[in-house]
Amino acid sequence: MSASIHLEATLFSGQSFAWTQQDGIYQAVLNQELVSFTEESFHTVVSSNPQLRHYFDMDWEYEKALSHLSSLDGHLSEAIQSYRGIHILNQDPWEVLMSFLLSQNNNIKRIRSMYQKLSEVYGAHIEGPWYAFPRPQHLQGVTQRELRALGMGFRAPYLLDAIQNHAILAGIPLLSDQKASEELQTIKGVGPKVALCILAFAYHRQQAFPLDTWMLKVMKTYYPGRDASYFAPYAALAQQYLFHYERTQGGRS
DNA sequence: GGCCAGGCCCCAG
DNA sequence: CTGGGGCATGGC
Repeated sequence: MSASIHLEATLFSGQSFAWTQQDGIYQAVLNQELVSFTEESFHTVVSSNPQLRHYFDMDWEYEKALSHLSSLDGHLSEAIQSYRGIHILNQDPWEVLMSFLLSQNNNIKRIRSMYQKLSEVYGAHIEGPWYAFPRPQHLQGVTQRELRALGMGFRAPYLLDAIQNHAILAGIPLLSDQKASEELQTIKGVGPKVALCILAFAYHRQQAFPLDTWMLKVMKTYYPGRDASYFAPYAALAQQYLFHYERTQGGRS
């Protein structure tokens, strides 16, 4: 059993936009159900629930991966020391697809608020202020005008194309990384970077190494001339540490 | 109040 | 194949 998961760094490092944290309570709707826990109750809540165990990826080889990555270089080792316990979640592919369509030329705060907006307007009501993220069938018939009125901006047509072609997602597990990426990119608004985020955060492909503006800066500064292969076979996990570290303290005075 | 954000589309060369 | 403008919006 792996040591400890770093809940805050895992849930707020830009791989999921479903979570809130207030007064020490983490909450989100998963599988049409409200999930709540604190740092103290997390293990009790999760260990008795196989679906949550899988969602939080509690049985993967994090010890082995971190031991390897820490040996690579000082910068990565520092990022790992700072946030040891980041897990890569096994999220629903549909929600990850939609989330990262929203992500382009956008910031994490606003991605989260747009995700919540779609949930409140089109998703099933769960309880109190909580809504599930809408399934594709809940979004049939939605128009571009509606989506733009909700503030989705130029991403509206991309969301519509994803709604029409969501069936692509079911076939992704059968494909190689390369073929899977090409298949995802047949959806409008999905380019190389968004495809890699989907492969990493929904399909747990460890070779996926998405490069956004932050990661481009990291690579230029600390890893000139290198690429994902340097971090193999744990590129996705390395990327998540480097991304989060850069956005929080790394490089800041 | 301008700059920037987990980019991509589209069109020129 | 590569480069660069345009794109909606709001947080800061």
